[in-house]
Amino acid sequence: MPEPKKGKGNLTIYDVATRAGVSIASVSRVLNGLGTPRAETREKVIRAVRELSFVPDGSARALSNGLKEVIGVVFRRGDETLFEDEYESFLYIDVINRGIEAESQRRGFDVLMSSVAFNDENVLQRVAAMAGKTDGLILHDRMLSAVGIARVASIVPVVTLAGSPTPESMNVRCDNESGMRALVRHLVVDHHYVSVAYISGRGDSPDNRARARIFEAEAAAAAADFQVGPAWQGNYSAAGGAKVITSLLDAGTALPRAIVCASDQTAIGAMHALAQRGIRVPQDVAITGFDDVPVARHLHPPLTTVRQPMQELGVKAFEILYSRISAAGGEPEIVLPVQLIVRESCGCRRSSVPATSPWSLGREQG
Amino acid sequence: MPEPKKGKGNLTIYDVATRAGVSIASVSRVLNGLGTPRAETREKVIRAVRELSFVPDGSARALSNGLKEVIGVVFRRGDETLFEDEYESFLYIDVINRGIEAESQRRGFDVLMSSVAFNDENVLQRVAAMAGKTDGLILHDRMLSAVGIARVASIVPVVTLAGSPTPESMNVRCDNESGMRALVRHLVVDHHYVSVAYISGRGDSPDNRARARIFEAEAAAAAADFQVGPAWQGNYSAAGGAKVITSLLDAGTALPRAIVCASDQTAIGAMHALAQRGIRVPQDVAITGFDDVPVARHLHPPLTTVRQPMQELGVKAFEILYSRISAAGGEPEIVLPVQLIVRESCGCRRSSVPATSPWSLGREQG
DNA sequence: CGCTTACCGGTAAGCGCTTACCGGAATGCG
DNA sequence: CGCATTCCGGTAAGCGCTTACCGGTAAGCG
Repeated sequence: MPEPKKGKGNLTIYDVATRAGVSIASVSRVLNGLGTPRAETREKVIRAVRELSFVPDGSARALSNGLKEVIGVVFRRGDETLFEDEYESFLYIDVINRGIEAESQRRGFDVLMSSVAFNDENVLQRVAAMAGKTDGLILHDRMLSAVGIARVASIVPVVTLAGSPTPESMNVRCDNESGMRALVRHLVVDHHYVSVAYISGRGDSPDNRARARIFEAEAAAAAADFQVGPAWQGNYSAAGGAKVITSLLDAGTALPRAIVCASDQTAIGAMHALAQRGIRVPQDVAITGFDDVPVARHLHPPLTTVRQPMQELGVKAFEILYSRISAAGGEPEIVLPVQLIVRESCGCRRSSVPATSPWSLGREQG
Repeated sequence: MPEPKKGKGNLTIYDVATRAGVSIASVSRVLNGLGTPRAETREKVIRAVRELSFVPDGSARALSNGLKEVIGVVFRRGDETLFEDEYESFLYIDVINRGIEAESQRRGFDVLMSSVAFNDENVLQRVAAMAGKTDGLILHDRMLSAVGIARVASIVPVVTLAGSPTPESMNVRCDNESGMRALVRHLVVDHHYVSVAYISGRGDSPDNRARARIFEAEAAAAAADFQVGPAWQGNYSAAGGAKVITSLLDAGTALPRAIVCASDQTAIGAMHALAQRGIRVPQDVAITGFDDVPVARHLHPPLTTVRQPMQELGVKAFEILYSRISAAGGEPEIVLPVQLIVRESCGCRRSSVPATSPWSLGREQG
């Protein structure tokens, strides 16, 4: 479909060599700072390069030395209706991507970004295409099945986010376990809420499974009533969170005292659904999120959540991918610490410092 | 610095050919759907490809047919301190980039994103490196000088955003003129403000120059007092806008009745500086922005501004770049219409529809 | 002053793919 | 049944670059 096109009059290393009166080998050498070209030779080449404003072709270079200096990042985006708060602000994925980009710059790599629609059927195909254009891939959560990952990983190194390492791929995630543990304890121990529920993320998400598991364990350990199950199945999106609440209410189900959401986005949706029915947060039902996306603090009430070091997640993901690309190294898994961020949606009072000044880039205490 | 690495045991088209018992030409043909390979041959190849999970190497392919199917987007980001409102939401550039990405997907292109720091000295070098890895470049505002653009454009097609076309490059921008005209008229004609000022963007920005020019012309035409000049020199950032206000106030200068800002970000900064000094917006001073970034409506008071079709800007930028890559076509310049968005910072009363429901993706009337 | 050692820098062999070109087999016709 | 016409698919020539290898010249030594 994209009409190929033979390199027209593009200039090549031969043109530079001719102009400088040297061989292409010399040009290549000074371009790469290798060998020991004599100062005079170097001069001639530099001048020719400048005069022609020559830039070596990336693909030829890549083909020749087996390194493209490009990594790919693939994530899903798209077909679910976005709530305004989501639409307008940097979400989980965006913040991570910034971290990836920043770090790859430092190493001279560029980042090929590709979002694939939720409803795209052949994700594998799209990811494979990316694999062909890059030296390594970072896949966000829920991109590929285990076999899919294995296939892609046989082509280029792969780092997954929010999953678990496989024999072929590496993984970077945050410590869901302690985050969820702290959160549930805050609700059932500190606040003495006797009934809690967990609106889950996608069923196939490892992060979600880990969070659900700890939620149940902690709630049970604290002897709190807890609800989980199909009725509480969300999908990480705000729409999903809203739908769970709405369905439950329509079915006449009594809501628990506190609802733990699999993500901040889910919490956003849940809070809106509750508001629509006139249910107050946190007086009637406490709500918590997970991630601490930038908008979380601006919700009404400000969201109590677990902060993931998102940017750091991206940085680490690139780091281990890079070490795998440039050598065989790279730890198979990295787990980053999280932090409980207590705001008001859990029932705590407003923190003494309003911290609403736009100058305050510092964040609340954990 | 990035250690090269010879392709280890990576599989190639030869492996597939061997496995399928055909020649590499046949493999290539079925992979590209060209020629008329016999069904039987096709079958054999397909099977071999699947069994090996072979993916052709992008650089070899690119080198061979002169098309990388990758475009680059370069923008500046970084060293200025971000205000919270900016930090947390999608800004001008981000929204445009989304448009670019969406459109390039449709054409099977991938996007190489690269941000360069504001304080990076050799932007040209970084951009040139990108040029080598791509089929074309989209440069955001203020990336390169005219000669810089000329140099890069001699390597790959270039589309600039918010500038003007050069003999070598194409440009996509919005209709600053009518936007600014409508805005100034709203202030001086509708609101009868007799004194106005313009906090400019970077002096080297074509968008800024166009806005400033129309601002002056319209203010003069309406016989309003207007101020411009060094004291009103901003730089598009919130910090810049705040600084202008603060300096002016510190110098004891009397503020005009209305202040037009070169961008929404500038307005954000200006509004904060005013708030800090206890000056009310819009009662004491009216403020307007330009762009209509997503947060604009959530400021206090909601910002009156000129909406640029940002996503569309990105789409168009890719479109003309693409037409230039695949043929020689491509109009040299595209100008998109803008729309005056009247909210409250100009002194208008709250619109009748609160529209604060998060469900409302629809936007206010123009 | 002749031979060894160094040092440059040129030649050419790929890197993995696409495709022009061409030869062989199969088909159609007289 | 023989020759012309098709149709497939294989061979090989690049695409622009890096780099191993090697030959030539200059420098070092006896």
